[in-house]
Amino acid sequence: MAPTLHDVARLAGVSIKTVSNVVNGHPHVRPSTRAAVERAVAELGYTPNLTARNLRSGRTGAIALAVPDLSLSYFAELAGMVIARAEERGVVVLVEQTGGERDRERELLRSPRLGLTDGLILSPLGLDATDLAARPGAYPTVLLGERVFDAAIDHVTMRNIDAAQAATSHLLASGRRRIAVLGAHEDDGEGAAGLRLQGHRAALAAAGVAFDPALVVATRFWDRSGGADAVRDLLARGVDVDAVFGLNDTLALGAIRALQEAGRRVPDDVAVVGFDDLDEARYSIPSLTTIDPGRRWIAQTAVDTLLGRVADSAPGGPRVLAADFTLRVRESAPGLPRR
Amino acid sequence: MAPTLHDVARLAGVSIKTVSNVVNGHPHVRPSTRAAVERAVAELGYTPNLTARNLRSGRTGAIALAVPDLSLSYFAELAGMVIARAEERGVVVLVEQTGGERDRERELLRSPRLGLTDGLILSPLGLDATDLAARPGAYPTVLLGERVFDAAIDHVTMRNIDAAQAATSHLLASGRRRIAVLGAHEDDGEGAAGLRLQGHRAALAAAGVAFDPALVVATRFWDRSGGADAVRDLLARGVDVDAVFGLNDTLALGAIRALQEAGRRVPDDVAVVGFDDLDEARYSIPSLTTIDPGRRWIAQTAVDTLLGRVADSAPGGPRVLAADFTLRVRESAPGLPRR
DNA sequence: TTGAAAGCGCTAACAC
DNA sequence: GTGTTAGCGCTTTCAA
Repeated sequence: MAPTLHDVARLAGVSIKTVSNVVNGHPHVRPSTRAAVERAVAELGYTPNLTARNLRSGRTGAIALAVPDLSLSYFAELAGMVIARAEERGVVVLVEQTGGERDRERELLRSPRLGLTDGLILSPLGLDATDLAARPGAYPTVLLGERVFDAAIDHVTMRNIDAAQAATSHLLASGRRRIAVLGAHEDDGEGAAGLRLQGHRAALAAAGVAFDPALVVATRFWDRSGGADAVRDLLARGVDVDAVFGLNDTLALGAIRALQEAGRRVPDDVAVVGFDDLDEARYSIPSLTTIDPGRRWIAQTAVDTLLGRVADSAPGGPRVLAADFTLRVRESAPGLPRR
Repeated sequence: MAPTLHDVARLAGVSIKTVSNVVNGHPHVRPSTRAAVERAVAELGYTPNLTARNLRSGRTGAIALAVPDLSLSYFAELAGMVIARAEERGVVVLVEQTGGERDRERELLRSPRLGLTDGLILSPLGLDATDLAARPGAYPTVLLGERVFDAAIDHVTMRNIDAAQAATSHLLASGRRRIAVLGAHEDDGEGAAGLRLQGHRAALAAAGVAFDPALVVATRFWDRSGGADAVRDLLARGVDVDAVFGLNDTLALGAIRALQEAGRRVPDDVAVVGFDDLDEARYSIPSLTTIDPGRRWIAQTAVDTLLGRVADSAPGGPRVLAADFTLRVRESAPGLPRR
């Protein structure tokens, strides 16, 4: 059995209150007493029981992070940054995977498991505003990523429309006109896909280039095989293409793969841009021109915002915080017009 | 204030014991009583306080997973699999990042935070057997990955030596003789690097090919830039090379990148094999020949082994469990001799 | 089948 | 400065 405050108190010949004071670094303890207690702590190898402390204090010192899937690099890198920030702030992170499924996201919101944590950072894919409105009580929650709900909840988001517009404008500026878009979903007006597509169309409109629906390809998942399949589909349909905008980096990387298989040179024949600025975007061949959506800022801001709510030190209505983005120009879509 | 058992009991007109019985699905409750309690639970939106339950039961229903860094794809994919398996087994996972630093790994082993979880799955990089021997008490712990210590702890490992030998043998079979090895460390006899290098040398010896130390390159990290830098270093030194064995996939992918920058064709001029079988190994250009070390099995076995210890349903001495590996032959090092 | 009550280990009023 | 004590919300003997 692990030693308790009582054991330490008995050994040190003091009361448990005194031990508690020492353990918690309270100032008003006589040095000699403190020393005696510390000796007893060391001798017994005493470690506070955090569960008991949590029950008493109503805090757990842990937060939950729910993402679709850690095997997706975007979420893995995001999770790493959230955990790093949480560590700096002295809290630990419980990671859940939702698979991006609405049911599991919804279930999560009403799970008693949340009682194990002080708050939740949720990166939703399937959820809608109704689900969020129905969520119990005032459990501190921060929503992450692209979607913006009407629901009265803190959001930390990115500037999808503007960033996508910048990506497409970059392609247009280098002389591309037949730009395929990979990863659209049916009627996804509010999701990342819808917003980015919107930015894409805005760029086309600004440049006076007509939008051709035949260039928009839906994919089941936003992964490499989705991007590769989408390109194969386009080529099989004989669609004329001189650029590809993957709505995320893995789609774009899969696209590069399929283009090269088909004998198209990147960027000479087809330029490719992505969205996310994954670590591997710097090392792919060719390296990937992409949007850095400000992920580190998003991770840090999400943690800080959540902890502010937990501590109730950040009162006020729900906030929407949007990260700044950056276009990272690399080989797959250089800045110059094509030769 | 969240409703408690007492609130529910009062509303339903029963004792808290009865409510507890209902909530925990105990069989001996009269149906009418059960119904009354369930009505009260629903009306109040009662949710059990897990912290209190944990204090009482001494279990938390959570395990900790400590990996070096989630931005490394290998650990991200591993973490995803561990979380998925834990979910199947009804426990949640608290994820920590150690940065692979010995101090943080050591600190973790004696952290009171562990009290928040029932057990730990640790993927150590810096730790040695001394640190493990010094770890407090009988906290259930499973060690993951490549290293095997003398310490009396459960290990779930991979067959590093045999797998590396298979990788190098594959290169030798296709006629390569000047095989560079990327990612070695100084005197790392026990770590993954040391074991894999050992397998590599065994393959060379079996084929009667002399081992040339000039072909072994150390890297600071096992990441893409490490692999790219190592190759640039080799080429700058004018070392003659017809194949590269990256001791993990990211090293190999970085190597491919640097080789192509230098105008070397892969696999025609230089064949490349990796180790890990990351998701992206299937989609790189060229796709990467690599070792699948059995990661899914490792993740599942680690969780199952740990939970067995937690439940004490798996008594007996420490076990070492090694996954089966598979060589995945892809474009970067095809099976045929070079043309 | 249900109720009463003890206590998991800790914190924090409140006394002295 | 230090001790006493009452819970935090739950599970679980032990009785009834």
